[in-house]
Amino acid sequence: MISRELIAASTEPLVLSLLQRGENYGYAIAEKIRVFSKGEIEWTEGMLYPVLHRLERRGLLKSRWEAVNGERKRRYYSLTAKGRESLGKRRQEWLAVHETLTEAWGA
Amino acid sequence: MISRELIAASTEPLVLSLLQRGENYGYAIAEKIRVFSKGEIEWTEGMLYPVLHRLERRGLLKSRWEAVNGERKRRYYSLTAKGRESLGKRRQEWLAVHETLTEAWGA
DNA sequence: GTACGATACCTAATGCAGCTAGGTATCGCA
DNA sequence: TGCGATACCTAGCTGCATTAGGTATCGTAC
Repeated sequence: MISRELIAASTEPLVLSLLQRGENYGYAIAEKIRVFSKGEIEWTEGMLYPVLHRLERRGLLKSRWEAVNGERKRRYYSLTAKGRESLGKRRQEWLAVHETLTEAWGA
Repeated sequence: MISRELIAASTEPLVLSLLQRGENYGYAIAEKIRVFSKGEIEWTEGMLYPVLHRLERRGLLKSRWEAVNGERKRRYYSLTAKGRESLGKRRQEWLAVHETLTEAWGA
């Protein structure tokens, strides 16, 4: 089980990273995270959808609805320029903290 | 500037890591973090003290007051067995998420 | 001798994010 | 017809950082 705070810190970078590889929809994003993390990270839907809405409201993502005949409509998200920029910043931040922690764990 | 969520995720592991090296008091802990992070992580006192109180309430830390003559009284914190155990778990969690992120950033 | 900055501790109010626990809807299979 | 998987959504709760204060001691500069 990953702590609530660590989930909070990694959610946005993970969503942005996945979408950098191409557009995708909520349910599939959650699935991919499960695979990437080898089951360590379990996102509930009640947490994922608000995150996607928030990121879109902030202009980091944009979305479009797609209805394949006979299937449940899906909302596909993709990165905006602002989203790509944000991803870079988040990555830098993470690495800075990671180095600090590594040093603190130390010898 | 490190994001609020990343601060939240790293605070407890950092405090626990520093105290594993020996007991220390709040003000000095904040200073050490500044050094370890090369100035990237800036903890306000309004955030540090509640964290220490919370960790003590949860039994991860214990504290004692020390008054050197003529100096402001200091509250020294140290790890409990539970605190050491928690540090190990937090470290594992962090590394799992770090690996996931690294993979997501990918090639 | 007093004003100020550094040291050292503390707390209340606010805002934001995940978590819990619900709900709707479509499809395929038993 | 009922159930599990897929796919989306939201309201209320809780926990944590942030903001913005406060108290107290000491040394130094004016």
